[in-house]
Amino acid sequence: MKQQLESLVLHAVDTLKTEGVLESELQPKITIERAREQQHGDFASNIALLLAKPAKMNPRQLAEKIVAHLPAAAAVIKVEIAGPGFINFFIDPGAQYQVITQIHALGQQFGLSQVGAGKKVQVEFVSANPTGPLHVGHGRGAAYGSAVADLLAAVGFEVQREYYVNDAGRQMDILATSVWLRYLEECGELLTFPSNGYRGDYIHEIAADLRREVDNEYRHPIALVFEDIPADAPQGGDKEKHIDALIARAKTLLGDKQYRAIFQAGLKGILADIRQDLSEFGIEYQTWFSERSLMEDGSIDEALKRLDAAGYLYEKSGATWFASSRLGDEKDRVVVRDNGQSTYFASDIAYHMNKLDRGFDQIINIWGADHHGYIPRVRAAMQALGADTDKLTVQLVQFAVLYRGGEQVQMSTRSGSFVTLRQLRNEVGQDAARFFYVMRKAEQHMDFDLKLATTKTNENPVFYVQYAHARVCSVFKQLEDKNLQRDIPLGEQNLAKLTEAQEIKLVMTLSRYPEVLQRAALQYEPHLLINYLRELAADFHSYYNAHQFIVEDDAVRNARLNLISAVKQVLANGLGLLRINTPEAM
RNA sequence: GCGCUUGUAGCUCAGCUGGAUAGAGCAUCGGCCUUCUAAGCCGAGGGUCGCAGGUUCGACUCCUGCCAAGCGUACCA
Repeated sequence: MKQQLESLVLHAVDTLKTEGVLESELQPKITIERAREQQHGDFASNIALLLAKPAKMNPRQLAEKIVAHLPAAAAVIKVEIAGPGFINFFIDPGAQYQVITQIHALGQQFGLSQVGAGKKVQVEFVSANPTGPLHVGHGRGAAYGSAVADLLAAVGFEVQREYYVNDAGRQMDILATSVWLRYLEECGELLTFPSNGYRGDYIHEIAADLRREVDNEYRHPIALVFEDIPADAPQGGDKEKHIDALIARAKTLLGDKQYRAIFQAGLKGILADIRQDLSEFGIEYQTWFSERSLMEDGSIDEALKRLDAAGYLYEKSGATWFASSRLGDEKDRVVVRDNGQSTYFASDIAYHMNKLDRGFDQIINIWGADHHGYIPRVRAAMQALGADTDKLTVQLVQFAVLYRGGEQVQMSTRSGSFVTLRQLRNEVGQDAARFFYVMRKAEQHMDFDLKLATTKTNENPVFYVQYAHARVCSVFKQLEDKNLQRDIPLGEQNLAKLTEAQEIKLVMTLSRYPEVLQRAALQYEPHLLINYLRELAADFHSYYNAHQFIVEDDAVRNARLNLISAVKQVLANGLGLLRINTPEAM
C-alpha cells in the first residue's frame, strides 16, 4: 500500500516537472508514513513541505498542485491537505481487510520478503574466549545476534552465523596449564593452584576426563613442576610471572605433543559446553572459525605482507607496527611483538581479510560494548587492505545488569553467585530469557530483572504476548465445544462487517507486520519486532474484552473468527522468528 | 586528557531515521468476572525530552558548548 502511494506521488511530481512547475533536476525522496492520528487519515506524505523551498512556493499551494495531479486509485477514497502542507491519504477499509485473507493464504510465510535476495551476509556473534562457560553478559549478545541473523534471513538474505574461536594466545595457555595442574591433583599430587589460573569446576571435570583417558602418562613430580618457579602473588610474588613460568615449565616437561593434547582437551571440553549451551538457547552456527587456523595456514603472514606492500607497516623498537593512525585510528598498533609473536590484532586483521575474501556483501560483527575502542583499528586495517569499509558493520551490545527484585545481583566468579547463561536460562526459562534480552535496543544499557522475568502476571511482557495467542486458541476450542463449524469463505465475504473500532485498529496493526519485520531486519533492531508484538497483543486483548467473537450471527461470527485467527498467525510468526514458544493454553 | 555509548513520567524503556497534541509497562488511585482464560480490560493523575545556544516553516531527533553515568584508551586476548 505504501509503495502504491509512493508511486502515485512520484507520478504527480513527475507531471509537475514536465509542466515546469518543478525543476527537473529535483530528485526528492518520496516518503509515505503511516499517520499517527486517525484524523490524519491512514497515510501521510510531507513531500510538499520538502519541495516548497526549492520550488519557491508556499507548501500548501504546492500540495494542492500535487494532489491535483495524483492519478486515481481504487483504494484511495479521500486525499486531504492538512496543517502546514501534509498530504493525508484515506484508504478504503475494504482494501485494508484484504490483509486478513492474505495472512490466511500465506500462513507462516506472511511477513517474509525478498528485499535481501541475492545478498550474502555474515553475522558473527558471541565469540567468547573458550576459557569457561558463557555468562549472562554473553547471553545478550547471543540472543541479539541470533535475532538479527534470523530477521535478515526472514527478509531474504543468505545468512551465515559464525563464532570466532580464540583458540590461540596466552589465555589458552593459562587454560591448558590449569587443566594440567588439576590433572596432577587427580593423580594424587598436592600443589598450590596459581592465583591467576582458571579455578572453575569445569576445569576439574576436564582434568578428571583426561586422567581417565591417559592415566598417569602426563604426570611429573610436583617438586620438578614448581622448581625455581617465581613466587605467586599471595606469597609476595607476581601472579603474571608465576603463571608464565608454569606455562613454560609445562611445555618443557610435557613436550610439544603432550602439551598440545592437554591444550586440545581443555579447548574441546569448553567448546562443547558452549556449543550445547547455545544450542539449548536455540542458536546454531554454520561455522566455528578457528583463530589458530589463521596462523597455521599462513593467513597472518599473508595479511601482514599485504599491509606491508601497501606501505602501512614499519619497525620500531624491535616490533612491527601498523600505521593505523593514518587511517583514522588514534594511534599506531603493534602487529608483531619484539619477541616475534604476532598480536591478537594481527589475527583479527587476517580474520577480516578472510571474511572479505569469502565474498560477503555485508559483514556484521556483534561485539560487547567494551570492545568499542577496537573498531577504528579494524576499519583501518580493512581500508589498508583496499576493502570497502562500508561492508563492515559493528553492532555494540551493552552490558546487562542483573537484578532480583530491587537488588542488584553481583556477578563475580569468586562469590559463585549468578553468573552463567545456563543458570539464567534455568531460572527464568528460555522464552523469558530471549524476550528480555532482545526487548531493549542493543546499545541501551539494560536492567534485567530476574524476578520480573519469572512472574506470571501482567508485569511480565512475555506472558502478555503469549497469553494473547493462547486466548485465540481458547476461543477456537470453545467453538468446538459448542459444536460450531468455522466457515472461512463466509467469513471472508463478510469482512466488511468488522466495523468496531477495535477491529479496525487490529486490521491496521496486522497490515503493518511486514513493514516492521523489514525495518527490524535492515536496521538490526529486533526490539522493534518485540514492541510490535506487544502492541498487537494489546490490541487483541482490548478487542477480546470489548466484544464477543462467538455470536449468533453467522456472518459476523465467521468474519471475527477470521480476524482473530489472523492475529494468532501473526503472533506465531513473530514469536517463532524470535524462537519464543507460542503456547495453545496457559 | 581524549574517544565511544547513554541521559525522555517516581521506576524500566519506546519514539518509524526532521513532522501534526511526546507514548507504553510497572508503581499510585478509581472501576469491570452468572457470557469465549481477570497472566485480561476501561479510566485518572504523572513531562522544562540532562542544561544552554544554533540550524528551519517545524527539533526528543541535526550542529556546537557544557553537565552527569557507563565503557574504553596494552608489544592482553
